[in-house]
Amino acid sequence: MTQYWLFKSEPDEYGIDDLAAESHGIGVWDGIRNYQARNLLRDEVKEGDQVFFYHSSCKQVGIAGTMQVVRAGYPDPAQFDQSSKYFDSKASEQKPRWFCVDVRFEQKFSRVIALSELKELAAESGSPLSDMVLLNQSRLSIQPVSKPQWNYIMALAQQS
DNA sequence: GCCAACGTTGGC
DNA sequence: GCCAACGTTGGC
Repeated sequence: MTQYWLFKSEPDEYGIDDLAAESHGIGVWDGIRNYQARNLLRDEVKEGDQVFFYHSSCKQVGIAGTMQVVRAGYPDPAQFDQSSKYFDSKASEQKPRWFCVDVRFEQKFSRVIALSELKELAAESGSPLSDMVLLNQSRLSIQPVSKPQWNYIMALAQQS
């Protein structure tokens, strides 16, 4: 069963255009160093799942497009790489601490669905966005999206 | 650059 | 296990 997620990234570091420019549009979603997010990557995110690409800490904060998970959780190689800023001396190949997934670019929306717009829509009565994790636990960088939320936002992205 | 919210660390 | 201090995230 397909599940839905929202992954955050700072576009100055790695934005949706960077993913689209990768070979076959496939990139590694690594560098996640938060236990709650790690647990989701390790245990819950599955191949075939659909993901919103969210741009944080930038001019246009919001959802920029979609991607698909093409490889489920595996140990993040960066934790073993001494030259990486994501190196973790307490992690070992036998006992990896951090996990990553592979994703494939799917589509870039014709406009960024702004966080402010999502907040406004969430305030409407009966909105499927009212309990969206993004609006209630905003710091989590890997977060679940419900199917109604996914469909609602996809419909929003189709209108110009 | 500010600051609120929240996660992590470490002494006890 | 509590909690103060500190660090990070992320919107504005």
